Amino acid sequence: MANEKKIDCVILGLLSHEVLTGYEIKKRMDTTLKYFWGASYGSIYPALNQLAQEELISKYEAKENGRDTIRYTINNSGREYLKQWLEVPVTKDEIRYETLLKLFFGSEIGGEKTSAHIERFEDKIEEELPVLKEMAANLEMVKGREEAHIYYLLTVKFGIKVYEAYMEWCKEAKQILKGRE
Amino acid sequence: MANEKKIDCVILGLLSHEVLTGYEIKKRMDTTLKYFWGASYGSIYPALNQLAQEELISKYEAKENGRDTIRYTINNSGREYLKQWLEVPVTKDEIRYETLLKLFFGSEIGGEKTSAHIERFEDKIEEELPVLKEMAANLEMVKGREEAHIYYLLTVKFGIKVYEAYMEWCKEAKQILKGRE
DNA sequence: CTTACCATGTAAGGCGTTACATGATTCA
DNA sequence: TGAATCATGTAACGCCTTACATGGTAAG
Repeated sequence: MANEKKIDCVILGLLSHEVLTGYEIKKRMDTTLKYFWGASYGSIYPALNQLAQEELISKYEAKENGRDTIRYTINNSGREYLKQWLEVPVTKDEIRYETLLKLFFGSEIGGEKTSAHIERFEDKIEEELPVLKEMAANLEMVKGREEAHIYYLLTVKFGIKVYEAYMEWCKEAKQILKGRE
Repeated sequence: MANEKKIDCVILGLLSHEVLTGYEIKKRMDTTLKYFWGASYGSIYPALNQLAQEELISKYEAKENGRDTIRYTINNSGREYLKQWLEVPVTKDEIRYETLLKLFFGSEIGGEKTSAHIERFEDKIEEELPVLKEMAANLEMVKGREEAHIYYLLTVKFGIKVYEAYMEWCKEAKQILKGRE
């Protein structure tokens, strides 16, 4: 029970909330989970097939709006597996900020060019922050309805807190670099 | 010039500051860079050999305190390579927070067990925050001496800002979960 | 004398992305 | 009619970690 593949756990988690297609799972990754996790089709589809083979999830092929689709549902064994993983303490949270890396070696290219990296970072955050805030507002309204909403809200609140810290840091960092010119 | 291996860039960056052994590079990763990057011996040593073969860095074998060591220095071509990479805009900052993932699916195991994840996360941050603050204090004192210090300080300040945001969020999150019991 | 640290590396295997391949439907 | 979106998948390849393998030195 030590080395679960993360992609399996994410998929099981998403299927524990809803019945989904592979395509929809990818969409969840790119919207809801994007602030702390990601995955590509190249890992999602093979994982779905493998999970189905192990009977942790079930496959339902159908024609929806003339399109061939495959919907997946979670089985009891899959829910068990998910629960067990959820109870194991986290071993590794990882960050790989290329921006910080480029910043760290900034003396090679100087303050102006380094500030440009900070600004691009800032722009991205500034763009995404309102999206997160809207998510939070929507969740605040419906949070009583479903148990899962509150947990979703917590992750969104995490995103907001962190993004706001990023914004503050960007301003400070640019100021410090400007003062040195 | 699009697809540089990150490990190469990190190594070149570290060698642009100091002459180092592979072992020392690993130590830098585990202390200075650990807040936004990581690497293992299994990627460091092969990368060093490859970079030496491409003559971006130079190898100096010696006996230090009776130990066989290999010191690496950066070459002009290596410094050029590093600079070029530093000027390219960042394409991907990635986060993989297993803690957030487990939180997101928290409804499966309930508020109490989810709070335990938050507390472990909090403990780790609480432990590392003073280390960062000390780093910052030390850097503030010596920052006039070397150009590179200021950039290093910026990354440390980033760490502090973010970690403080984490702490605030942890308190809030635990409160929210407690209110639901 | 034994534990921790210094020091260098390899091999196997896992995990995941990118790019490719295909084809239907919806919307402008 | 063409672009965007829905929908599923594979193959090649790259990158990295884990575990293993080895041996010297410093400190208690």
